[in-house]
Amino acid sequence: MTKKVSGGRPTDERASAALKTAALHLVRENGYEKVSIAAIAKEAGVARQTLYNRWNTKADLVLEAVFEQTGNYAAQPALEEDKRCRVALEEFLINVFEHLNKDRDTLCSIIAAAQKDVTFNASFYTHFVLPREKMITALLHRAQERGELLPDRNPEMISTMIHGAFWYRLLNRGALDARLAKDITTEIFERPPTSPECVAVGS
Amino acid sequence: MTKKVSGGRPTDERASAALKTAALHLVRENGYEKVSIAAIAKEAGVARQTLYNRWNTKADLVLEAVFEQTGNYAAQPALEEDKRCRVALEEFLINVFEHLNKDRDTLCSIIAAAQKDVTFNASFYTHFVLPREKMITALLHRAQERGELLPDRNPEMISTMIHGAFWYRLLNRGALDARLAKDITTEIFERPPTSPECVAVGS
DNA sequence: TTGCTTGTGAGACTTTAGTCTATTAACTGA
DNA sequence: TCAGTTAATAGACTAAAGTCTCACAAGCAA
Repeated sequence: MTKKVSGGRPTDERASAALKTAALHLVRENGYEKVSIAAIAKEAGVARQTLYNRWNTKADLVLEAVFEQTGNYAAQPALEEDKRCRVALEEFLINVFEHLNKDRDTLCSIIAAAQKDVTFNASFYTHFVLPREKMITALLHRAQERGELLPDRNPEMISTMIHGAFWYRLLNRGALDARLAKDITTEIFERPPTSPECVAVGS
Repeated sequence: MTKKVSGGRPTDERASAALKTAALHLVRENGYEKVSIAAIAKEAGVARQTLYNRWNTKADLVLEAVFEQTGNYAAQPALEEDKRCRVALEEFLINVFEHLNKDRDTLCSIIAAAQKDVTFNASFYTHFVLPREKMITALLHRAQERGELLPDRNPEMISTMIHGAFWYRLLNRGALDARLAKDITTEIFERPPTSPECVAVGS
């Protein structure tokens, strides 16, 4: 896949690395929108065409740079036997929010870029968005198995609502903090077991 | 506020109307990204500067055009006495989704544009996003008053999660249909009253 | 070594957003 | 009627994205 079929000049990996470093540096320094592709190439000491040989857009490059640099971004939530799923979810969300806040503007710009490029949108969703979604869906299924979440609830829908909540906050410049993590978790898990007034309601 | 203080040539309202009509037509015909400001001005038979005199960006113009043309976009949810809030919410969401689907790509582009312009983002949020959010929050408060939603739930958080869910679907190119409306509503309202297994869970 | 293939560097070129300026048009108040 | 004011038009100008071409570099295999 990544291997080249026959001969030819090999791609210079140092150029790729320099471009990613330069992109990350400039974007964090000046903000995504203020950084031109020409400026990234110039700081990397590389021709503009070399950048286009590897990435289609600034968004592709920056996305790769951000997620290479921040590593796993947010690890699989811990699911130790003795930890309640609601605690694991809250910790996971706090962890995610910390990472999101670090490159918040950049991530907003990447989501924006995904709206004008179907290919990039699909790639972004498959490689970045979906894996995180699956982590939370898995956690919710686990919670159902353990009886921490009622069996009639819909883990996929809840996962969509959780992700939606922080995307919505992200894009509308709301706070992404421990409070949000707690409020989301509470809304998902706290009821009905702890609600004493668990009775038929309305007529 | 809108009145001019003294004399001077009055702004040509026909030009504004022509620009909005042209913008809407071209955007729906060719897609937001493919339409240049110059093309809109040309179709409207107006100088480019005239457009810039009224709107800062293409996003400002198109947003105004879309929401002027689609009128109220989604009316306040009906809250008749005899209608359960969960029914009202589902109907409201179906209504919203119908409108969103009509100009879906355009709306995604507008949200994207909001990410690169703080002023536009604030304006978009205040004039368009927030009013819809308040409608749902109000509906949820009403549901609590009527006892259709447990009092310990957090209407603001639920509203964020509902909006988030369809923003997330919208931006990730998922379906916005009656099924989603039903699933969201079910996740919010269906439990715990209708869940027979409403017992303390997990030790 | 020689040809083939692919990457790189440099720069030309097109298109568009956005700014700016000069000229003309339309209206107000004296 | 005339001065003041604001809008409209036309076009120049800059900055950037993206495409393209060409010469050159660096590997491959015969």
